[in-house]
Order: sequence, then structure tokens, then C-alpha cells
Amino acid sequence: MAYRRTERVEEQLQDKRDRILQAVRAVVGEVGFHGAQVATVAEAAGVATGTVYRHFPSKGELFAEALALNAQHEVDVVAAVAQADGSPSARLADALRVFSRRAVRARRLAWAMIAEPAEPDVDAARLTYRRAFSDVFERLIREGIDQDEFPPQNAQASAACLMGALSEGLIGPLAPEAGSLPDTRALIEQITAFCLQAVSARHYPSLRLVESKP
Amino acid sequence: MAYRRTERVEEQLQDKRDRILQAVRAVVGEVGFHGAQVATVAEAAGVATGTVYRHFPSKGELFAEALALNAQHEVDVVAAVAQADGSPSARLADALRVFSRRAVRARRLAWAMIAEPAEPDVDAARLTYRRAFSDVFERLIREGIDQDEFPPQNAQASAACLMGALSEGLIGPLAPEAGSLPDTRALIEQITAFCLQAVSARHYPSLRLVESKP
DNA sequence: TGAAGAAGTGAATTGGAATTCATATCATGG
DNA sequence: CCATGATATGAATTCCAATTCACTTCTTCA
Repeated sequence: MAYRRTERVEEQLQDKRDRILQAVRAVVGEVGFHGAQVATVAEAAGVATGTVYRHFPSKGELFAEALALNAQHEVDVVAAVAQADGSPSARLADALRVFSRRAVRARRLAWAMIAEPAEPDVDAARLTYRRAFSDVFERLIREGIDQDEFPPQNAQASAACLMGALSEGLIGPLAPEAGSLPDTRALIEQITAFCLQAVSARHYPSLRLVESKP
Repeated sequence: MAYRRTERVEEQLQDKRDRILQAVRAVVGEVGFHGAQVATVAEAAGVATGTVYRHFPSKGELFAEALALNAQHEVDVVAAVAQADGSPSARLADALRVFSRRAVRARRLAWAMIAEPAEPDVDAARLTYRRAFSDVFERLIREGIDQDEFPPQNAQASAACLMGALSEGLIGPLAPEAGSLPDTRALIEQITAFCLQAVSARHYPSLRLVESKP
């Protein structure tokens, strides 16, 4: 025997892996998924292109893992807010606000994470985390229903709608083409109000049914 | 002179163009944008690959135009419902329902139109039509505000949120991975109710402000 | 110190679909 | 029915970034 992976090497390896993941984050935050090539990421991480492939099996998986890392962190932050003190509706409002604020602050990155087209692996990861956020909201809605703060409703469907309203409400303003943000604070309050009303309103107008012409 | 484009030829040309666009619709409705290659579309249209390029400058533009064709039709249908008789809220509910029903019926196609990743040109067209739908909703919200049916609000932001809630509420169920649809009718009512409440609720709970930890 | 095995490198290869283009077929009008 | 010009064809080419791999550099331990 003449070689054994020592702990120091193990750490260096882990370190390099992390640096590559961080580089993805940095590059994507800069030029989005569109402009993020493996070679660019490698350069940003200070390694050769080939090295990337010693740590990740493919571009798709690398990018998906980078997204997961980021998204999980956001989920944790939002979940923490959702579990704080206060009524379910107050916590839901807080959670929505925190999500929005953080997205608006890291605009390009947020847009990439939420909406920019990317490899299938990335889309899959995105789906997962969309659901993770949705789950956080769903739990809050359930709590609210239990405490009679929200009327009975399909919590899962409401949570999905809420996630949609949130991202679409932000995406327009977040999209790179959209110019500078208008009144961010007001926008966030609008979105929050929209969502809160949707889940907490006691009655909705009597609705007439129509048949659609196919 | 020995050749002049006769009217018959003109028609044939137009016809072929249309057939190609329809072929895109058919292929995308079958295998999504992902599996839709120019060669496949050409075959479905009964022409050679090269012929496609005599009618469209690039794959992206072809696909974008096909999407636009489809989306414009949907916008027209929804707009028609939105302009029918009845109170703004009733019409808004109808518009939402019609959109959803039609999406659910042409599931694969709808998913591709709404959410499937595709060439940049297609995404651009998607954005445009998302806004077109959103505009229809926005007009209804304004009407509702004018008639005191909805409380004052930023109609544009609400419309965007509404569009988001609608597509996200549907996307989960529409996504190809998701199995067979559960109770479609109930789901559509859930989504409609969510949206209606969001724009029509008179009050929303007093909300506490928190600072996010960056 | 050096032999054995790992990890790193980046130029060269690959792959797969979009796009082109030389050739064939068709339409027109004299 | 030919000359002229348009349109159609689909095999061959192009393009371009992901991925590979022969080679170099680094680590370990006897």
C-alpha cells in the first residue's frame, strides 16, 4: 500500500466541491442559467473544466445541486418565520414577505431560481422546491383552519395557488428585461394582501356557472 | 417574363405554412416542446425539413408563432367571456373557469404552452401572452373596483398574482409526471374561489411587520 | 527517495439537432 | 413544349457546448 486518502485531502476535496457549487451560484447570479457554461463555472471556481467532472457527473446534476442548496436555505428561512410566534395569518404574511424581500434583493439569482428556463435536471429540482415552499404555506393554512382563522378549504390547492401568485407577482418585476424596480415595498404588500385575502376571506360571491365553448 | 406567382400558388404557399404551424401544435400536444424537433414537425406536416425553412427563419420563430397562434385564440375566448353580461365578479369567475377547463382538456398542450421550458423565442412569446391574459383580468378588476364590487387595489399587480395562482394551481395537475387528474371540477372551483376571494375580499387581517434576516 | 495511486488539467473529441445548399421538381406564359 | 424562375427536397454540413482522456502534478508511505 502506498496511498490512502488522508483526512486533509478529504477536506480539500470537499472544499473544492463546495467552491464549485458556490461558483455556480455566483455565475448564475450574474448571467443566469443561460450564460452559465461549465467552463465559466470552472474558471470562477478556479479549477479546470475537467475537474468539475471529477466532482459532478454532469452539468445538469451540478446545476441542480446548486439550486437545491440555495433553495433549501430559502425554505429553511421561510419555514423558520412560519414557525415563529403569532397567529397563523400573521405568520403566513410574514413568510410571504420574507420570501419576497429576499427574492427582490437577489434579483437575478431569484429569477433564475424561480423561473429561468434551464436543463431538465434543474427544472426537476425547481419543482421539488416549489413544493417545499408550498408545503410550508400549506401547513400554515391548515393551522389557520384549525384555529378558525381561515375558512375550510383545500389547503394543498390554496398553497399551490399562493405559491403561484407569489412567484408571478414577483417574476414580472424580477425578469431581467423589466427595468428598475418600482416601489418594491408597496408591491410586496400588494402581493401579501392578495394572498392573505385569498385564504382568509370568509365568503366569496355567489358564482354563476357557464359552459365553455370548446 | 415567364413566371409570376399566381393566386393559386399563393394559396398553396399559405396553406403549407398553416399546415406547418398546425403540425407544431400537434407535435407539441403529443410530445411537448422537448421532443418537438424540426424534422418531426416537418414529417407531421408532410413536407421536407428544408421546406420548413422556406416558411420560417428558425425553429425558435416557428415555435413562437405556433404558440402565439394558439395563445391568441385562448385569449380571445377568455376575453369574450370576460365581456359577456353579468357583474364583474361573475365574469371574472367565468373567465377563470373557462381558462382552466380548456387547459385541463388539452392537458399536454396546455402544459407546454404555460410552463414547459423551451427556446428563448418561445419563452418571449409566452411572456407576451401571459400578459395578454393578465390584461383581460386586469380590466375586469378595474371594472369591479369602479362598480364598488371589489375594494380599491393595484389592479395590475392583482391580475399578475391571479394569473400566477391560476397557472400554478393548474400546473401541478397538468404536469406530465402527475398522474391522472383527481377531481378536476373541484380543483377548478377551488382555484376560482381562491382568486375571487383574493380580489374581492373587503378587509384583510391586520398584519405585523417583521424584518427578514438576510 | 521513489513507487503507486489520486486528483487535476485543458485541448481534443463527441454528439445531436439546427440549418444549409446542390439538385430535382414544379408552374408560368410565350 | 420550352425557357425561366420558384419552390421542394433531404443528405451533408455546421455549430457549439458538454464531455472525455492522455498526460501532468500531487500525496502517501515503505
